[in-house]
Amino acid sequence: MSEPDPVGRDALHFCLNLNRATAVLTRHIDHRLSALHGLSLNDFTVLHSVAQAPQGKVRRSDLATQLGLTASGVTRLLLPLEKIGLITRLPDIRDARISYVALTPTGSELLSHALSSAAHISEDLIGHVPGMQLRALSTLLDSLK
Amino acid sequence: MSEPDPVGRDALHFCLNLNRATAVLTRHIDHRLSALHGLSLNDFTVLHSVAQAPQGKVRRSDLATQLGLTASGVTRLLLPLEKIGLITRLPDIRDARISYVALTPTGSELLSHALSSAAHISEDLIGHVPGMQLRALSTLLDSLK
DNA sequence: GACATGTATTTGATAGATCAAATACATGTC
DNA sequence: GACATGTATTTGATCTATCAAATACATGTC
Repeated sequence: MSEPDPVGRDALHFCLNLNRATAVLTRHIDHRLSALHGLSLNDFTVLHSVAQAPQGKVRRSDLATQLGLTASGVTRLLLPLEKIGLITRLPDIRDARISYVALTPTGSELLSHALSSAAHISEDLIGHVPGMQLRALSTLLDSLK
Repeated sequence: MSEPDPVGRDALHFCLNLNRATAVLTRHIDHRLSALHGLSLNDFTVLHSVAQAPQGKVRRSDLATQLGLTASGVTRLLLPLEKIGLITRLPDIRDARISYVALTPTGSELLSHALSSAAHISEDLIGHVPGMQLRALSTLLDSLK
């Protein structure tokens, strides 16, 4: 009994489940990061991405890709971060359309604390999942561009 | 070389990746479902959840859980769906605080088409992932409450 | 049966993100 | 070097979801 029935039904349920789980997960992280450092998950991801980047700077459009946001969403996300002095704006000498994001000393300092918090929070939320399985899902997620 | 470094760093990268991928994925689905049926992914999930429910009705708070939204978010999500006649509101005889959501014939009809679209869209987006792995990951996601 | 406490839902104010259009610049072609 | 086309970013209007507080009802206790 119980015909699971084909035609993308598994894929659909996976998507619905992903949607639900991610909403819950990011809300948790948002709350905790916000309480500890006054940062949302996306705020944190900006700082982290910039810090990881080759020259310590990223193009705004690359941030959009890394966050899964639109360019417009990035503009609005960065606005308050720049205003409170966590990030700065750097021009590109070759191409005046491009604007890089870099960390200020303050941003860098805040990140160093937030990074450890974020890691602990994540570990707390999904630490019970075996590392191998985690990496499997991670590579699956990478395939979703 | 390359020390991955412990203490929840894998967990953190997983969360960031999950956040990015889900944003992209749901935006895709939103666009396509919206073009075909005028429904967002969450709209669709509401119809689908209600249709799946035991008596064809769900409490609003249960919908919140299934969608990963807050109760307040559900209220606002359902409002237009009720207004355009896809769902109705049913009272609970025993407990006047509770309000159930049920499909109207129109909602049910729309769902029958949207369900097949949604399944195809999902298949399209993540069909390349082996089914076994999908189910494994789905159960992983279930463990995130 | 009045009262304190708890649960389900809604509401007001606000943040976060989207889209479509605008701006500003770059690049190739004639 | 003017022009059509394309890319990076920002802006205006709008939508979605949040939080905190309010409402409405239920339940246990005294």
